[in-house]
Amino acid sequence: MLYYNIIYRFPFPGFTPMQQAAQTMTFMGSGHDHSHCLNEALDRAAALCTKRGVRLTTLRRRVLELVWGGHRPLGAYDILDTLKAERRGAAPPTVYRALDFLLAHGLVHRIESQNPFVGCPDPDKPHGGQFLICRTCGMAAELNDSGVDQAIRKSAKKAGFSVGRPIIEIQGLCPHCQDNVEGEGE
Amino acid sequence: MLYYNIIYRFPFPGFTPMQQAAQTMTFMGSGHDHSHCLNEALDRAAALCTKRGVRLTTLRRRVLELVWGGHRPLGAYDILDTLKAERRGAAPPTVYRALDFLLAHGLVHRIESQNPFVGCPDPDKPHGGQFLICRTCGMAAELNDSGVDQAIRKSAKKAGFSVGRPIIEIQGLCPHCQDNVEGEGE
DNA sequence: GGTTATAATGTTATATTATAACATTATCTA
DNA sequence: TAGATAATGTTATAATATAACATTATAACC
Repeated sequence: MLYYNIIYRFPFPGFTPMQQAAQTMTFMGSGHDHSHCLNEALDRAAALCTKRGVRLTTLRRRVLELVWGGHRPLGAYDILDTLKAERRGAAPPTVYRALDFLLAHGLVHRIESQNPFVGCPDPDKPHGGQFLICRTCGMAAELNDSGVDQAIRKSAKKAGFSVGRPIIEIQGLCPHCQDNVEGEGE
Repeated sequence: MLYYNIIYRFPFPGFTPMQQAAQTMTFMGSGHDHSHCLNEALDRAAALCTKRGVRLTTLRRRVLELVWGGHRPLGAYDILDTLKAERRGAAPPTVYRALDFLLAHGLVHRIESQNPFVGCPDPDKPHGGQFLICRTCGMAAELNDSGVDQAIRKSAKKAGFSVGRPIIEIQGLCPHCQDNVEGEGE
């Protein structure tokens, strides 16, 4: 079973209540072996690139690592700041080219409504990202709900529209931040 | 009945086959009294602002007119170029402040994945925009499919997430551009 | 192993989109 | 009409992204 990056990811629908609870607690602050899921993501990326005959270079791998390692969506210039400290001559194209590669291979998603990038836990099957984005804590959780996907395809079909990449970004409040808002009496 | 801006809008699900056909033909090139739906949109905006006790100033009205009048989504700096020719001292804040107002009152939407703005045909009930966006011709059509909305709410509920603004942007090919691609044998 | 083609990255410059901060003008309320 | 508030003007700059060309690394072939 996949080990999700639950520092900034939500419990996935389909998890048992106990799994949900465990993950929610983790999200709320207790420990989580992030290096484990990070390494797993990097290994999966390497395998996928080998399979596709493309190169996960040092730079690309490092950018993917940074995107995955962040505790929330990471801007291109955040990544650049880190790279600048590590290699001479890092510049915007350095980052954007690596991100273009990672995007093209489904290894990261871009949060279109906010510009930053997040690692994708499931790069093998190409898919548009479905995100829950908390407007208070900034956390983004990737969903992949087939009900949503089917509803979209049905609706597009009625209009005669051929679906390429469906972008779903649901802004709102995560469970944790809902509690806090309620606690403040607002 | 509302008269949609079908120069850049799609047939809406729920229309009869005849209505669909009429609209598709219009989209594909035949005549359409665009000034009529534009004026109607401006009148509706004025009425809505009066009802809400806010001011649809000359500037705001003009920006709304430009957004509605475009045959496709319009960038802030496209709007600015037009304004510069009409009033001295138009600058980015001129446009962005007007757009902020129009967005806040649901009179326009922003296409998050591409930055530009489009007029909303249905500002009375606040809603996140659901768009079909053609990657070939750039056209954006607003949907409001309750099936999609319900699927999203159901999925978010499972994750304990409180939905604020759902953003749906479906990139793909419009009926017209599908035909052209097929015609080219690609 | 050396040569050539291709892919990746380096480097400089600039385009595009958006906001901050403060001054001025218009409108509303009393 | 005076004072308060809202809207706009004005200048500067932040944040995000790409263009264009030079250089370096890798792959593929001999």
